[in-house]
Amino acid sequence: MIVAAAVRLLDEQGEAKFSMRALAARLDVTPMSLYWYVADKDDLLELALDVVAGEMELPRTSDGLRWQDGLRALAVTWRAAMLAHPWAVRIYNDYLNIGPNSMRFSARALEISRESPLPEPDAMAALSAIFQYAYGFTATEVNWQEKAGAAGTTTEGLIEEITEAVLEIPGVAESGVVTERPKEPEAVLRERQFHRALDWMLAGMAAGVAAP
Amino acid sequence: MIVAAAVRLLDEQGEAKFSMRALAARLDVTPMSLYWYVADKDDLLELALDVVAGEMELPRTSDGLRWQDGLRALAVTWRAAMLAHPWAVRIYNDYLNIGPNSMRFSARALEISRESPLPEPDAMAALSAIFQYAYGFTATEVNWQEKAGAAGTTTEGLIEEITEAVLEIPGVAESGVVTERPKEPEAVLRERQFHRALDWMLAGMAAGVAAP
DNA sequence: ACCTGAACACCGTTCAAGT
DNA sequence: ACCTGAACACCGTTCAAGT
Repeated sequence: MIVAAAVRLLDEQGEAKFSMRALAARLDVTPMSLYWYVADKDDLLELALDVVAGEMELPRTSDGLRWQDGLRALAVTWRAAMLAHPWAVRIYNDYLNIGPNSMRFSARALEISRESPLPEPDAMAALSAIFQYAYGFTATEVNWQEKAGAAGTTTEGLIEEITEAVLEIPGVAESGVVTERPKEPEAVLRERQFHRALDWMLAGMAAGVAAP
Repeated sequence: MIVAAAVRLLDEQGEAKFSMRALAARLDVTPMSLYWYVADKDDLLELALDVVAGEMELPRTSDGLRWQDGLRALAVTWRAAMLAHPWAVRIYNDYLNIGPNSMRFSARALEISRESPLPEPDAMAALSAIFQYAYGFTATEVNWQEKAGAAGTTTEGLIEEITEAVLEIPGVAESGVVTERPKEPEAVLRERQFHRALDWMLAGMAAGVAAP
């Protein structure tokens, strides 16, 4: 199917290099033949995004799980799907995400948020907060990986290089903007930071904060 | 100056319609003359982003302010600058943001995060978390506004339309995915949600959470 | 030092036409 | 029902040339 081919090409080449013409070439057809299956490029990308949504696991509701763990599981599976298809996070906000898989995921997310003791409007706000954070974290993460990939190095290597370059700028070394990097591998650190922020948010929600 | 003109054009037309050729036309020169001042389009956009960073207020350190209020102020001024230049949030992650204004802002952000009682690595993680959330929230917010603008309506109107359309899909009405909208104006609600999530994160940080 | 013209290698998409 | 060819209105950028 044409959408599957689009996903494959996006995975291989990234969003920047993806084009209707490139996809057509890959399928050995004229660019215009794609338009028989799909209204336009936006339409195709929207369908591709729903394929990614289809890879997100639906955490079970209740069954002994605390609501905090449910919300965390939503964020974790969402991020995992996005990391598997880095182009998806880049275009995520450009579309409404109302395809069948996206809707299924949203429905489950709502169910889970309602298991919290928070009053309805807060439960919604909590869910939004979790996803906005997950989106921000993952988008940043993916961009670093892509920049590193383009520069032919790893995220760690790139940070190293930039740190050195930035230190050359007069005044920067003394300003303290550049901090010691922890010695742990980047991936471990990232994972911990992602969960650390979720810890904070979930703890704040559980405490039923009004204003700090 | 050419960067100022770029910012103005981006503000007026948005990122999608912005091009080197369009900017050149606006300045009554050939597209190629721009390349005397700027290496390429990326270079120009990076400079434009630093102009936006220059509009962010630097919250004062200490002087009686609690560190929580400092972190909140950082998020608030960052979001305000981005809302004033919606194109900026769209391209924010594509660049390193190491221009002078960006660096000044980062330096102040670090100072503020260090006023918290958190141990150094946690203080860094806290700062990242705040900005990743602010980025996710603002990116989502801006995208809704742009989609609404393109459809010739407001964010509220667009949500209304989409809700109705989605309810037409068989099975959706019963699924409970579509929720009651609060009766408050959208802008007020958004503002509250932004701060609500900050409340949660800051409360969690202050509580020095290890794992919930 | 500053700007131009012509050209190259790309885009997404329309429209009329083919099988 | 499915695909093509030619064309249109765009991009960013190189390169050699002008003043």
